[in-house]
Amino acid sequence: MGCLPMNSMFRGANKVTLDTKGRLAMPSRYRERIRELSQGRLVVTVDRDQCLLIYPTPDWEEIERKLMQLPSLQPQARRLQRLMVGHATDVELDAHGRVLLSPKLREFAGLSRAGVLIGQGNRFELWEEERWKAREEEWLQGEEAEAGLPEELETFSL
Amino acid sequence: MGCLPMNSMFRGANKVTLDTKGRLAMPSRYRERIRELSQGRLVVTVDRDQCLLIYPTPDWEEIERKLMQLPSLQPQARRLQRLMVGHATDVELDAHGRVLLSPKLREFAGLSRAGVLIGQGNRFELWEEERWKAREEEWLQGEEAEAGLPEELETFSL
DNA sequence: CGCCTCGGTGGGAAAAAGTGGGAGGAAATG
DNA sequence: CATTTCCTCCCACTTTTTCCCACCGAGGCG
Repeated sequence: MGCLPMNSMFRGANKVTLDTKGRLAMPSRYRERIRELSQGRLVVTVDRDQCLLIYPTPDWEEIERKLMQLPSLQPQARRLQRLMVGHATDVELDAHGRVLLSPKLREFAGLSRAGVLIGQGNRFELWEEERWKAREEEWLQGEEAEAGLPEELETFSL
Repeated sequence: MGCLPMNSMFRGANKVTLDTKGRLAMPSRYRERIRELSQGRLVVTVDRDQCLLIYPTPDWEEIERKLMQLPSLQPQARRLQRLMVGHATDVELDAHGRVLLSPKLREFAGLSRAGVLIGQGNRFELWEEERWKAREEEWLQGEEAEAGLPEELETFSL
């Protein structure tokens, strides 16, 4: 697992708005934890399904190491490396807990103003709002899915 | 199982009302137990069938840890992670035993005023009242169900 | 029958967070 | 070398959130 202790995982969904300069205000409840973990330093990169991933820098560095250890000749692995390591951008919380997202990253995720920030354990996912809603509905409809349930999930108990 | 001793499981159905700010008063009979278990800290998240799940924080953290250990590249697992961890929200009992539910969570479960709080072992389920009634009837009718009973249930004895 | 207590409900004020704009400085360009 | 543009840091305003207090109604007890 990551560098993040179990009891300090990121979770929850937050409506966020990017201002005209492309700044994202991290919800205040996460800020203290982020400063503890990485002195406010974060890495933003892209995900296969058109959202952004935001890691505290130490957690990202571990993932990057693992990524780069994957077999370089395998096309799948190279694709992942190019996508994720290639787009990884260092950012830092400003005095008001905001980070500046480059036009490239915003464009990748289709972000203009309204976004949703999703806590996912040791990272966040940032989605354009409409895209997130669409996906959410898709997932909820999707009962077809349970048909071929992977064995890890067969025995899972909530 | 969870962190909850057998003899302190939550059970029973309670009519509850959300006030205009979205606050839910936990029935008083559960409060002391919740404060013992988690100093009043709870995690609220969503369920696939449009209701909310409410766990004492320690119980939730165990589930979350298991969820996030599932393989990240598997679509099924990601879906579950995004839905459940993605919507998980920390809340705390206020001085009057109430918790504040975010607009997002209320919207998800279709909650405005009238709800039903169902004790379910180490967690609660919160349903919009009408939706609960409808489901209850459905289950009682329940023609389709008994047909293909999974083997875990074939041998189950009440 | 009235009083008193407890659980439930609503609202308001102080504090904190979100948002936008602007000034100063660095880098790039003519 | 001067000028312009872009970026970053800082300040001020507005909105939201959080915490606290007061009321209402029902049920139990004297």
